Amino acid sequence: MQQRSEETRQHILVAAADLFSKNGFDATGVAEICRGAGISKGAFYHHFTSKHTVFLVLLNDWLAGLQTSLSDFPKEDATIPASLVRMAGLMDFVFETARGRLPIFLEFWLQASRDAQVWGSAIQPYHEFQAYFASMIEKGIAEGSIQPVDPQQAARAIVSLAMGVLLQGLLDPQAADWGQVARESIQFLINGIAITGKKEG
Amino acid sequence: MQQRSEETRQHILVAAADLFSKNGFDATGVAEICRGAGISKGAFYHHFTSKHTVFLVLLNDWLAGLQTSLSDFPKEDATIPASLVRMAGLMDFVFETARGRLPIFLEFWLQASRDAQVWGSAIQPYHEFQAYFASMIEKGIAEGSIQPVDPQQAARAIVSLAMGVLLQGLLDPQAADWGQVARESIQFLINGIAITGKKEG
Amino acid sequence: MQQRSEETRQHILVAAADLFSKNGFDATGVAEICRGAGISKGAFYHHFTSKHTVFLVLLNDWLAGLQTSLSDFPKEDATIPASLVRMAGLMDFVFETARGRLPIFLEFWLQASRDAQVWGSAIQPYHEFQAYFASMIEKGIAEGSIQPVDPQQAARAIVSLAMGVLLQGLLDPQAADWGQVARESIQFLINGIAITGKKEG
Amino acid sequence: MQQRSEETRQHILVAAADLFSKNGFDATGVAEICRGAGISKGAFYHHFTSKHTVFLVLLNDWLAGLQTSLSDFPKEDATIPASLVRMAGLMDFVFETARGRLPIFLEFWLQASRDAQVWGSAIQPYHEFQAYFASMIEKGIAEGSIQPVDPQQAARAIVSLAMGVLLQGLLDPQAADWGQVARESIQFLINGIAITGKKEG
DNA sequence: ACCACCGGGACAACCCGTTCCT
DNA sequence: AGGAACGGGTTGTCCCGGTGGT
Repeated sequence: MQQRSEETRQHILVAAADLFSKNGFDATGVAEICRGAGISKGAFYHHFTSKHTVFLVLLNDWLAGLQTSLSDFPKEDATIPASLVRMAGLMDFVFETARGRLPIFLEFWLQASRDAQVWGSAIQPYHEFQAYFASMIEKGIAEGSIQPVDPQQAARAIVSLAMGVLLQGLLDPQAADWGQVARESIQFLINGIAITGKKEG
Repeated sequence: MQQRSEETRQHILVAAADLFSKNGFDATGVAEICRGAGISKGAFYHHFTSKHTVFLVLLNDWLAGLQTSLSDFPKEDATIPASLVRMAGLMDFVFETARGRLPIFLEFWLQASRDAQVWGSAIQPYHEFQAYFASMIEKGIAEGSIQPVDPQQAARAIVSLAMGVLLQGLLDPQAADWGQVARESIQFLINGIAITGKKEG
Repeated sequence: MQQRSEETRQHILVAAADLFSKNGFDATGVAEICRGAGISKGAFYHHFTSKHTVFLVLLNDWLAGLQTSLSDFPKEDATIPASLVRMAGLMDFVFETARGRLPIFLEFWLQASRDAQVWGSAIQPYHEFQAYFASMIEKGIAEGSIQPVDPQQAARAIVSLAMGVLLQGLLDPQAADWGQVARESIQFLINGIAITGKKEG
Repeated sequence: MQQRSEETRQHILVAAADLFSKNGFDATGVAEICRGAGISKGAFYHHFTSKHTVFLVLLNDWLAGLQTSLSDFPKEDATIPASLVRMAGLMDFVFETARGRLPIFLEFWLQASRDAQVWGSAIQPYHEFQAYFASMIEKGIAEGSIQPVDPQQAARAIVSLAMGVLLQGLLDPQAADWGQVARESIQFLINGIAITGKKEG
């Protein structure tokens, strides 16, 4: 029965994501995941070839979701700066959906910094984000709404700011409304490169 | 002999920092550290009660160094925005001194997100940084060089940007000169909250 | 396959009993038990949660055997004293079945003196023995074959004598035929509390 | 200074006896003993060549004390049976002086059952006790106060009873006044081999 | 095809008793 | 007498393959 199989697979992924987030990848045993998913070790290794594989699947699922969110984002604003600011709202989405399992991002990054395969999968989206923002900024410069800055550097600033907020929200979730911090911080940054003398938003 | 003892201790710390950076905390065995430090396990456990303790010492040493750098930073600029921009140069210091062992920061953050004790040690400096920046921004508002923004939010933006650059430089060191990215990004951000229409720096 | 599983379990118990007897509980490593049982550590920890658990199972198995022996003991004698004397023959059974692995009793007692759980399991049977003997003595007093002594104290004397013989036979097996010592000693003791002036048996 | 040295030695012995009793020989670390004695490991190994040596010294000290008690015992009774009964009072002495550290006897016995050297030291006194009692019983038979039993067997009965009471008092100190149990039990036993038709005591 | 039990063996951290040097 | 260093050994856990029922 393939539906039951798919359910089991999802149970494993959910349980693994929870445990990886709570206790970390290394500290989480396969037995623990099986207990969490209500299955046996035999079932686990029937669905996944290793614990590491589960991790990669989790990572790719998340990255796929990210790509979808970005490409689904409506492009309807009057000016590029306005559009950039509005995109900061996506951070709210991230914080809400990942509520409680943010630490797994750190696991992703950590493994990416050491495992070439993971690195390839995990780092590529950032390059795409950056290219995306850079092209927006170029457009902004062309339309006269943004100062003639280096688009790559400006795009790096945006991505860095987003990751920094994410990291802080992850380490110290109680300290602030990090979604709001994201929006306001991006606003500041955009103000710094936009052409209008008046504040945006 | 206490000098020899202190030397051994340092050997352990150095070897541990190397290995934690290269392979990660969990993947690094005590035996490996001992081999790296040229000592026996007995000596290791004579100096540290656990592998975790070594980690904490490493963390605290680094944080202490950071605090020192910050408090030693000369305050000689004409205006607050100029001073803030100049402080971005500290990131160069971080990248240079930590060259090759940046991944250990991820380990710090990861453990901080799970271990209350580590969290306490690791998160406090960020609060202090933020408070420090917030007070600078207040002063800037008072002296008329900064717009009347919420100082806390602006400070969070600065800290987030710095951490984001650090994180990116850690994950993708080859992609850019991250020290320069730090300086320029901060410049953009400061432009966004400063009062003068002209760029600083 | 569950038969194979049960066999493995028994192999472990037998090997552990041997080694605990020969070298002691602490001096026996799990690796040694595994070697003795011809299995791996994975198998060991699949069947038992800890070395201590094996010990407890061994203890309980032995105690259960003792209880069975006692309750299976035929009660067919004319008088209580005769019955008591005849029960001393059970000691022969103990010495024979435990031939070569008596020291494990010392381990039992030693652990019982320190571990509350072991103590509970190990001490209860003695209380039951004592209660059993006390009730026999009461009956003997009632039927006029035993002097009006304190049944509890007399029962304690019997149990103590049995344990003392066991202990001596354990420490110095060559010095005497301890089964015989048990029978004759009990005879002496019974003579001391019986009413008939003539020796029993 | 040799007085200080001797004091240190005693501190070690006292601390070791406490810890051996409380936690057992194997579970007690040399470091623990040093902490308990308020000294360093260097000092420990200055006074004793090994942990095992400490154990042997403890054992021999105790055995020497036993021998002294026995040889100091006044022999003033009218008849042998009376004398034997009175000697049971020595058990009170044992229980009182060893209060709280009885489990170390089990350690003694356990090690004796495995280590030939310990065995030699520990078992000899029992042989002497037995010989001593056997000779008393022979005298009793000669003087007509004891039945013509096998003196060796009777002596074994006495020693076994004493050891059994000691063992029980060790395992279950709260269950009874074991000194009293010792006295009454011996009384029963002596009654069983004495010649007078009337009860002793 | 799926799953459960059973087993394998490498290896982790930690601690041990002991020696050596001062 | 002090304390740094040694290195072997401990238990327990890990991830993972077989094998056999459902």
